[in-house]
Amino acid sequence: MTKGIDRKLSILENGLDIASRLGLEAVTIGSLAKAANMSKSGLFAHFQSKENLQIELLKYAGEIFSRDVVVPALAVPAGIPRIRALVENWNRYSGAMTGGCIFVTASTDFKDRPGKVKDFLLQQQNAWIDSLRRIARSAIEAGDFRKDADCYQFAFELYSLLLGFHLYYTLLDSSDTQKRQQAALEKLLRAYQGIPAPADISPGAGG
Amino acid sequence: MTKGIDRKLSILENGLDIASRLGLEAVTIGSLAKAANMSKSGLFAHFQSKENLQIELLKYAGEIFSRDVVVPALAVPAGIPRIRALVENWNRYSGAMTGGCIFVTASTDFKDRPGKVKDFLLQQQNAWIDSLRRIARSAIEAGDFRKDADCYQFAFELYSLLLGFHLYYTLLDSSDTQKRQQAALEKLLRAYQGIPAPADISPGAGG
DNA sequence: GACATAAACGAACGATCGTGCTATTCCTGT
DNA sequence: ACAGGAATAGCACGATCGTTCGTTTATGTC
Repeated sequence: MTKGIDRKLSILENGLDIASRLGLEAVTIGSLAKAANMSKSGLFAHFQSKENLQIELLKYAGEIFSRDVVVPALAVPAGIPRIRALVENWNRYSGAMTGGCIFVTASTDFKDRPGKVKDFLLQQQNAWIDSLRRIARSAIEAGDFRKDADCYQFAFELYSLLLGFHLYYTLLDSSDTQKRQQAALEKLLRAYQGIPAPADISPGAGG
Repeated sequence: MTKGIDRKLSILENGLDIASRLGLEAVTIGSLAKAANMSKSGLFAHFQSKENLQIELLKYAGEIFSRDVVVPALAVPAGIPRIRALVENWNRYSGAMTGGCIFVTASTDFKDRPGKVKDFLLQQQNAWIDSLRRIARSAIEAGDFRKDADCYQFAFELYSLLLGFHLYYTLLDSSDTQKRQQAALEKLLRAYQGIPAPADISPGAGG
């Protein structure tokens, strides 16, 4: 009984790698079977359809994401430190997979593929964005963000930064991507704190 | 002779739609043939391989992108106005395709598929990012950005914004995405101008 | 050891994939 | 009008796709 579960987990592990690299739609029963050294039908029996396999993959990825990114960030004091931790965690998690964050890949993959998989993914993405919003909210309550900060807006801007990082990192592998992201994050945090950026104080504007 | 070209163009047009929705890898000879009401082999003859078809698709998309996004922006006076025009153009162009910007989709699709297609795409993406950088540079020269502004950093941050917009728009279809992007753009521009953000002045939505 | 249950297999299915090859049809230049 | 080339069709190939079915092999219980 436990053997079946172990097997299933290792299949999912393998599927996660493929999904992060080639996309969730590219996770094929045959390729998974070959990677697991078993027959197509044997593997197929663990899931009842490809659709179900994809959903289970997303579910499994969600658990890892929650465990490695969100939960440890919530253990850090609310406010700027928590936000920094979240970004660090996200970078580490995303960098751990060959093809980067599976949700980013899956999102572009399924944005125009209606069905249960997209529905599930959408729900996860909304939950993630809401996590970002709530973390911003807690930053206000902790006194790190100004009271009138727009938390939805913050979620959008921070997520955008992660997406930019993801593309630069996975496609371009630009060497200073980390630096770029770091700099942008600092500016973002400053903007929501309401403290003018140091550059803004300088005489500014010139030919 | 012109008939062949027309046909080819309409095939590419069709392929662009599929590529923007389902991804560049999902552009299949069979589906294209069905859409064009012709045989697989007849369509195939226009390109010599699927790889070549994909590259021609990217090339065609690049021409449209240049014509509709970059060139008209360069006709606008350098500086902030040009940047605004660029973003507007990008939004219009991206919104015109069912699945949004084909390059965004293709980027996540091919980030881990080595080959000529990826090479070509990479080259296009680098050119695009360099366009962003040069436009920032011209904003410095026009006096709209402060002299010490990091143009590479600006390219990263602006592109991130477009990516955020793309995901929100295509997957989430959040109704106020445009507003979110607009607000973020204004903050971005202000930051590079060196004018302190009216953070402590303007009311926010709270979260 | 008998029996129930779970896990994996092998073979086959219809469909579609990309890609050749050989005709045939269509268009154009002269 | 006719030649020549471009455009398209027809057919087949090996491979792979997701899926079903019946069977075999482990595993665990009494």
